Amino acid sequence: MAHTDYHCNRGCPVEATLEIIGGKWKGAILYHLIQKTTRFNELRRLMPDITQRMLTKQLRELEARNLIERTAYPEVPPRVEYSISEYGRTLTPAIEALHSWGLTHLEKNNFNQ
Amino acid sequence: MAHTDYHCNRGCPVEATLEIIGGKWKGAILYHLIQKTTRFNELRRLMPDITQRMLTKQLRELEARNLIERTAYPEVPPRVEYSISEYGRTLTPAIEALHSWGLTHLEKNNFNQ
DNA sequence: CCGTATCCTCCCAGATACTG
DNA sequence: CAGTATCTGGGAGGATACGG
Repeated sequence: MAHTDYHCNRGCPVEATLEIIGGKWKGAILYHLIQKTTRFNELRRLMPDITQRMLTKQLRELEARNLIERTAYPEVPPRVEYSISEYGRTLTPAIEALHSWGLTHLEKNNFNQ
Repeated sequence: MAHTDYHCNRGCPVEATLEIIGGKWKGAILYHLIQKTTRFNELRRLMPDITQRMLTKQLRELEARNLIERTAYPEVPPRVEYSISEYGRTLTPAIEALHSWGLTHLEKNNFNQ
């Protein structure tokens, strides 16, 4: 158990990490991109409840933090692929842990309130 | 690598878990309580930026999900201790992963935008 | 197909004051 | 010490329409 005596005065690392992958969608997006490189509309299909606007916004924010990479292919019709970056892949253990816990404890449950 | 073919139609487990430990404070609170049972004001000291009102609110929500336990001792002055529950302890791997990543990648960084 | 541009709503979270 | 009670604003997130 790696329990350091980190004093946690100005926000603890857990809080900091949640600042980045928290929010309603970022964790799920990262999870999908860790599995495989995915196109924009493919992501929409995987997450039917997100709006186009929100998906774009979240992707831009993740890209700004260098957690994911965007590749646009100059084709007609346009094709844009999103993939996890080297840096983003360091989040795999965390995302996997969240996913695993959710699967075990929350599947088919209603988790509101 | 435990990659199931979970289709993730109605929100994926990552999203579900973040629904529970996400938000600005819950992860940090759980982290502290996993380390040790802690009194109310002790938590405030560990997280100087949280307001009394928010701390109470977050604690109540975690308690409602049976992730933590509240014990009030009928003393003067009053003493209330919060501890992680058996169920809450199942979150340890996830919280540890978040903490570890934050330590490695975010310490001393400004992580706004 | 892959986005922007607006507009809007709700509620999260902070500030502050008070209490058993 | 360990909480409520109000008031308030700002921003996350949604709906909808349009564009290359």
